[in-house]
Amino acid sequence: MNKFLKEFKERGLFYQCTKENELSNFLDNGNVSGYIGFDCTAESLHVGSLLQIMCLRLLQKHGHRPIVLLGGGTTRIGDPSGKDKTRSILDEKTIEKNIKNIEKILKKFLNHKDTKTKPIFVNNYSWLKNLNYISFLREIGKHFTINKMLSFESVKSRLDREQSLSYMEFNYMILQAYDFLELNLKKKCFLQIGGSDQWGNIVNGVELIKRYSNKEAFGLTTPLITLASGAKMGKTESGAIWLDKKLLSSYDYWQFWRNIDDRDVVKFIKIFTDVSIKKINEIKNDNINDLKILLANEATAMLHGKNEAQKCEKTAKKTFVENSTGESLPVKKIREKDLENNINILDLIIISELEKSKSEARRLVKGNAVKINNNKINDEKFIIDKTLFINNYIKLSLGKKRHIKIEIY
RNA sequence: GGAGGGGUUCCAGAGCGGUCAAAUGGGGCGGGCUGUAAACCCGUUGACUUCGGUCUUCGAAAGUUCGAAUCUUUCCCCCUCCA
Repeated sequence: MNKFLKEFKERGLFYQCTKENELSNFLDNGNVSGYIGFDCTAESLHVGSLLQIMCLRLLQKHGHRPIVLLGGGTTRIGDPSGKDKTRSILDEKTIEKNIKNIEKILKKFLNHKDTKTKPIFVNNYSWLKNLNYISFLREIGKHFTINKMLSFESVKSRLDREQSLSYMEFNYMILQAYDFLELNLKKKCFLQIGGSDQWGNIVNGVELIKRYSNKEAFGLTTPLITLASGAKMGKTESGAIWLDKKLLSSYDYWQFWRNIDDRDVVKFIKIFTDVSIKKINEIKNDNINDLKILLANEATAMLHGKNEAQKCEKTAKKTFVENSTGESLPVKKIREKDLENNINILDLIIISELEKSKSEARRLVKGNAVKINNNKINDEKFIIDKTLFINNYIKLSLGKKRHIKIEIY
């Protein structure tokens, strides 16, 4: 089997593909360009997209070229897959802003040095916006049968439940198939990778290329990764795990990986780090907490850099082992003159943005969960005094895991 | 097109004129145990509070009533069955 495909499977990234033997041979024959499309609905990417990003990295590792398709055009339509209802359509400006930010993040994960595998970034809006309706119908539309389109799960479920599916959304799959054709024609892209929910869309692309230019292209999908708890990857109760320092500090990102369920650790090291399969097999029975630290370090280094990852590890050690304060701990700044208004512990918790209601803050104080500089605060009227600040900051802790530095400026 | 069922707090789901900020379970949060794990046990889970209370919630609007999540009317949305 082809080396890329083999590792793809070994790492647990494989769900299904079209014509496996042919794909394997095709990949053996040299530099292949493969693409993954990214939706631009959100302002940034979160760990839910990390799986796809790892696929692109793996392509590069094996000498192939990743193509990143930013769905500037298709985001203007909205993918009905897995959606009950029509999504609200974003305005142009927001989409453009999202694209820029998402592109910036993706660039961090990919290697730009080797010209042979240098990633290509494309925005499908550039070709979708100028499509001519009549010629599109004549050249592309004729290859799709309504009979078949109606049989797709994404369409069927909406129709079965008599939920309206607009003509606009109905066209999404055609546009995605057309994207693949466009990339095939213009960038010699013969492979599309995506989540298992994209299978239908991907196969449509493969078939369109076959019908349009009688060439064999391939589709490859990844499984849906869930946490051992059953939750979807990417969103936690406290918010999404963003791949963006502005939205989630590197320390919190590190903590996300450090707190992964035991049952997921080895699986995640395989999927979300570059640690070789050989090495993973050697260490997989090591102390589970060391493995979690390895996972956290590798994953954080990939996004925020090695230096940052080390700082996070150090900070975690200080916080959880030594009970002191590390430099990567998230910081919230307050004005010195705000302190003169006798703000109490409840106010401080709100200021920290760790909680947004005073009732909740009260509950925490009553429940023995609040500490300032490691000293338990039981009185909800406790006034925050300037003398509490050591080196210009105090450490506020809510429960065992949430710690923040409050700094005066 | 015909017949029926339903929209309740993060989710599922009770309540069907006052005792309802609303049972129960899940999830979340906090505490205990531990390993920053899982499992388990305990507490908590609308907002604000001078801790006396106050205010806003049960699809939307209007109405009946001293009083409505509970009754009436209209509207919107879902589901099941038959054709």
